[in-house]
Amino acid sequence: MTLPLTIQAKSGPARQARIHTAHGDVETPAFMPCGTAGSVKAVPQDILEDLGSGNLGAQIILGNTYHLYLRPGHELVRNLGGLHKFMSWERALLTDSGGFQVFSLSELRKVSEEGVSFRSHLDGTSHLFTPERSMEIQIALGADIVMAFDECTEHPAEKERTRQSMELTLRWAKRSKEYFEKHKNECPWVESGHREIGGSGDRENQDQEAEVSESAIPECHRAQPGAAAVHDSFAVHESFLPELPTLSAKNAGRMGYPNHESPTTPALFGIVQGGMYTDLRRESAERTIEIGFPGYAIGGLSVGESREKTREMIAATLEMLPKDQPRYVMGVGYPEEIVQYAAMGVDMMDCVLPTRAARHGLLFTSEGRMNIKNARYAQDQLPPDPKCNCRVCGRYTRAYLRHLFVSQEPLAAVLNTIHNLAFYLDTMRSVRHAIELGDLSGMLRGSVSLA
RNA sequence: GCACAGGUGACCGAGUGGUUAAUGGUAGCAGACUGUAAAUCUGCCGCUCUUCGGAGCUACGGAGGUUCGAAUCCUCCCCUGUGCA
Repeated sequence: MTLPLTIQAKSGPARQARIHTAHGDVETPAFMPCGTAGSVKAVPQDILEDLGSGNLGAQIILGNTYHLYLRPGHELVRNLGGLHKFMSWERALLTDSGGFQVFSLSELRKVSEEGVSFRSHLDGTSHLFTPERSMEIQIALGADIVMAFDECTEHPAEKERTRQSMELTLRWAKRSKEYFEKHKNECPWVESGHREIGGSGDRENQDQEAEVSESAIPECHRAQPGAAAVHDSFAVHESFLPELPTLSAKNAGRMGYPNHESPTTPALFGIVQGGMYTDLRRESAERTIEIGFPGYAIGGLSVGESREKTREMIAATLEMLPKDQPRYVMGVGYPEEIVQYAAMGVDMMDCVLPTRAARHGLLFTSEGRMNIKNARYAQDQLPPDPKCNCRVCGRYTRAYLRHLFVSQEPLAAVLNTIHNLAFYLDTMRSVRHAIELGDLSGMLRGSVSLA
């Protein structure tokens, strides 16, 4: 089954851009693998760095405040030089605020104006998260992009309840920003004057440099509907992708990247809530923008609502968000979904799906979904996805991957995850390419289909 | 040969007169997974039909028997393990 075409215009509102961080650039639209507890489960950092076609690899991954706070503890991470150093990841990092855990650990928590008190799922001890605390932890971890502390409204939720939740998130957003602005210089790599990123620098267009903000982000080009505009905006990137040098752990972030004035402090993103009510979504967006952030996330989605609802909420919110700043939809989605959202003008997305599904034996391929544990692959000599260029598809057969999975070999999780992430990253790479060419319609229609 | 202990669905293993097609595991088959309490969870798993409510067969080593009713009690036989000759 193919997704209904929702974006008819060539590249429509889709944008291709580049986000600058102190730890390298991020080409958008981007998919960001989840590295919750300081690890993208089952995949070593050096492999993350050259995942997918062209060895561009993951340019940014997520970490999680809640998990890293509980174990090993944010102070420990700070003392060891911050999360980048701790986990040997020199590229960009985004940390989630712990807001989502407030939602997913619902039986163990209690929400108040002050914040959220909760019991650790590890040992039952009591803890309190407040916006200030979340900022303190994320700054200690040293993320390049820090997320405001929010409440992910449960679904379904009555309108009044949703409004109250939204209001709480807005008040928390304000508090998050206040604390963040005061303390962002305490981030470990700021202290050590992290300026080693950036190399030759002659490839980047001067006009764009002028737009670079001191505070991560910034330069987000809007691709107007219409090929000319798109081409104009992205002319500078014409040969960017193919020419990006392969990055290794050693030189990541040091070579190949244009010499921007790298941000010297982390950036804080606001989060739009509002449940499944478009008017609340709009209001949440407006009021979050009033507070003022260098980027905006759309949270509270993929919590059980229909895909049509998700799309509707994203569309309603995107209308309100600044066109020249990053927009990040949190927690999505399937390959066909991230393509669609990118086409709608979303710049960043993250999701546990490719990694978790991989560990459960579900592979995403150009043909749809493949449950590699199925008996029918027992003697299948083909690679998981014959059209995929990843190192797994280039080397192993379905029969072997099925054997590994059935035998519960840890390598099954490793290889499956590598493939899925490569597939996701390649999907986004293709989306960027399509935007560059000014025509996304082919991607929306064809390559990604529902199984 | 004698003495004990046993023989339960693909395997291991509960059950020792009645909601028993038979608890649990394992293996097998399939499904789910969306800011990660997830290498997790769910369903199916004797055979044949089914209007998906169910219906009918065949089953606890084999053959008889007791009983309204037996995987469960009795008899004989077969087989396995341990010990003694």
